[in-house]
Amino acid sequence: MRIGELSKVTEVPVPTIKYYLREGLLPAGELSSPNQASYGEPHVRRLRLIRALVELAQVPVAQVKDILESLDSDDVPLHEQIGRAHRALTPTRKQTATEEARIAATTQVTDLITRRGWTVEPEAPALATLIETVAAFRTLSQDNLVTLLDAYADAVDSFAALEIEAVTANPTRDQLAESVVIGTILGETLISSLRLLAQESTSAKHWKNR
Amino acid sequence: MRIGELSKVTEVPVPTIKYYLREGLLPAGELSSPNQASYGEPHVRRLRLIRALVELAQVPVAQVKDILESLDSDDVPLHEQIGRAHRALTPTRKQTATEEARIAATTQVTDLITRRGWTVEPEAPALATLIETVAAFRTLSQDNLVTLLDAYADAVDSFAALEIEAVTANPTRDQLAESVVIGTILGETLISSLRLLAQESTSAKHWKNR
DNA sequence: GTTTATGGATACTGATACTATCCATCACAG
DNA sequence: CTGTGATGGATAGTATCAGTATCCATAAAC
Repeated sequence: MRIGELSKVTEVPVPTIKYYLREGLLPAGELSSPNQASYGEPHVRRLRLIRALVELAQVPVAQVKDILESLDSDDVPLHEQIGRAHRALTPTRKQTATEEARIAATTQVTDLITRRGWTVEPEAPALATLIETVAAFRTLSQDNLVTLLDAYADAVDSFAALEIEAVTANPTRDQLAESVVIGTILGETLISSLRLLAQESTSAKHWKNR
Repeated sequence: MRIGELSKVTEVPVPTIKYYLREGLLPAGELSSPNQASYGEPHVRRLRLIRALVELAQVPVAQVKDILESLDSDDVPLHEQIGRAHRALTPTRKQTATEEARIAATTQVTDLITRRGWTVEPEAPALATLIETVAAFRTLSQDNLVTLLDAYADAVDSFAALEIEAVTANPTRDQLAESVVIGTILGETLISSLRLLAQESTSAKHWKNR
């Protein structure tokens, strides 16, 4: 398969494929001559994965590269794999809340983690975001919404357990790692759009009038 | 309060505040002379809200403008308010899955909605994303993860109910609308970071070895 | 044997979210 | 009442990101 056909089956424009090749997201095809390379099924799969991460999950190209590199090297432990996926989903964010709200939020989140017995590194990328978000709720005087934290945590805890179960059905380490990454990242998009649909429905029933 | 002080208390640079003024995200201060305006507490609150949406929730500035405009006009129905928040969270995404996966996904999602008795408009922004995401899971041969859809839907359904409860504690329509918007948008960031923490913890316990 | 496609390199583009610079006031310290 | 610094408003410039476009020499297809 040459680049034109690869483009046709994946519906990704040729210049974009070339761009991914340049950026090292997609491995080069096998060269038969200086300007003829052939691509195979793995390229199709990889390209679809790239597009799902970039288009659907809105993961920056540079992070996708990082994730794919760790998927390709089989000496990256699964836990680190997940760490990279998490970093792809949590950009470093500036602080938006007030100092006092942040202090209160830190306590609240720390308590939550202790109470649930979660094992979380203090440098976990999501930790700072969670604290900042709780602090933002407080700063914006939405303390009432913060009371839902435990309910959210319950749900999210059960997600993690279910996902592990679903994902460990995969026999090989490669497939497992890929599942974990896809589940982590696309799972986010899935849950998000599901939540919006549930909200839309509830809102339609509740406030059709106001 | 003049712009310098506004900048100091919110920690937003003056040029950025000017930019938000230009873009119409922040209402102009009251002019006492052609080059003296004074800002008040509402400006502080509004600016913090803008920063939370832009920095924390990564909502594009143009969408924030749209949301704030509808918050400010009291003739936008609450359901439409939510619709705008949803649109801010669901960029139009290109299709990344195969045609057959999309067909299967459409059926699956439609069934889910019917089964749960959700009221969803066919043009709901999240619907296309959900279908495309399910289709992506299938295309990437992660069908096993798709079986979790119902579990996710359960959780998400209960979120919506809880959120309504938490939010309707607000007496005035203005506060209610603001709560709904903040809850919808920052709630997403909250759930996301919580989920990542739960995963991190579960992953640490499960795969510390591999 | 001419038209079309390809690999590889380099340059350009459009969108987004700011930053920087100017300038004519304005406020206020001395 | 004058000099210093901040301000409002306008316009221009910048950085980053994710592609697009263009070239060219070569290879493939008809």
